Amino acid sequence: MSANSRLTIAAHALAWIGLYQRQGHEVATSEQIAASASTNPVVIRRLLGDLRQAGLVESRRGVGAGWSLARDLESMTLLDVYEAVEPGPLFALHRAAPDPGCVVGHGIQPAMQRIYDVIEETLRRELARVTLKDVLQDVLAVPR
Amino acid sequence: MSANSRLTIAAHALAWIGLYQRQGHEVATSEQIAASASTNPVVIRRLLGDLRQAGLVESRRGVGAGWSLARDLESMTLLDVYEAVEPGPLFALHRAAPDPGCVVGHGIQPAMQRIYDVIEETLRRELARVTLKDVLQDVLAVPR
DNA sequence: AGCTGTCGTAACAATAATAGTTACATCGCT
DNA sequence: AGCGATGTAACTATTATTGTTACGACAGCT
Repeated sequence: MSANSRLTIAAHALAWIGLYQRQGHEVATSEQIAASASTNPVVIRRLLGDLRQAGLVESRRGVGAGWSLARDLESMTLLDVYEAVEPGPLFALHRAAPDPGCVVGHGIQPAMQRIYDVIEETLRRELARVTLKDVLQDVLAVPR
Repeated sequence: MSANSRLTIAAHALAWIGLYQRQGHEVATSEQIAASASTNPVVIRRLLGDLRQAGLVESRRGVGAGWSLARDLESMTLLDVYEAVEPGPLFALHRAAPDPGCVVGHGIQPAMQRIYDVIEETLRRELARVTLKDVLQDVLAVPR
C-alpha cells in the first residue's frame, strides 16, 4: 500500500512543540521542527496548517513568530491528527465502475463499502485510544 | 491517503470465480473477470497470481485454461486476501531518518512503530472476521 | 518608517506507487 | 499443427506524496 508519513510527521511535530513548550519556550518554528524531522519547513507548515484548521495548534506571524499548541497534548488523540491530515479512505473501490449488468459487478461496491466502513470505524477507535501525551511519553521513554 | 483498489478487485475476482463455479463452470478466464471489474485482463492475472502464491486459487494453462478456487470461499478471509495483495504497512515512518541528536527525533520512530503495530493487528483481526463467502452473500443480497 | 524573521501559499519538480496497455513466449488440449 | 489461454516483461499513464524555490503578508523591533 502506498502508505504515507503524514500521521508520523504530524505526531512528530506536535510532540516536538509540546516538549519545547514544556522547556519554557513560547513558540516553535517550522524550521526547527523540520530539522528534527529531516524534512522541509514547507512540509511542516502545510501539515501544521491542517492541524490549525482542526484546532490543535495556533500560529503567530511577524518577528518572533511560530507555532504553539492550542490545547493540552493530553486532550489530543491520534484520531484528531488522523482526521486533520488524512483526507481519503483506507481502501479504494474500483477506479472505473464495474459492469452493472453483472450480478457481482452490480453488488460488489455496496458490499465492500459496508465492510470498509466497519473497518475504518475500528481503526478510528484504536487511534482515539492514543493521546499525544502518550506519544511524547513513549518517545521520551526510548533509551539512548 | 493514496488508497488503492487491490483488495477490492481481488475480492471481486474471487467472488466472481466462486459464483461462476457455483453455476457449474470449471474455470474462469481473466478476460471475463476483467470485463466484470472494468479493468484490464493483465491486472487480473497479476492479482490472481498473487492469490495463487497464497494458495487461494489455481490456474490451468493451454486450451480451456483459466482460474479456479483452490479452497472453499468459506475458508478464505479478507485477511488472507489482504496479506496476499498488500505488501507494505498501513502507515509509513519518516522518509529520511529523523535527527538522532534530538530527543524527539531519536525516540519517535520506535514509539510510532509500536503504535502502528497494535493498529495493524487490530485491522488484521477485523479483516479475518469476514470470509469471502460473506462477501459473495452480501453481493448477492444487494437489490437490483 | 524601515528592517527582520517567520508564516502562508503558489508553483513546480522529484519520487514513487498503482493501474493500464501492448506484446509475445509458453503451455496444454484437441 | 492450431488454438486459446496464462505468465510476464516492458512501457506508458495517472495519481499522490514529498521536496524545493520563491515571494507576498504580517508583526514586532529599533
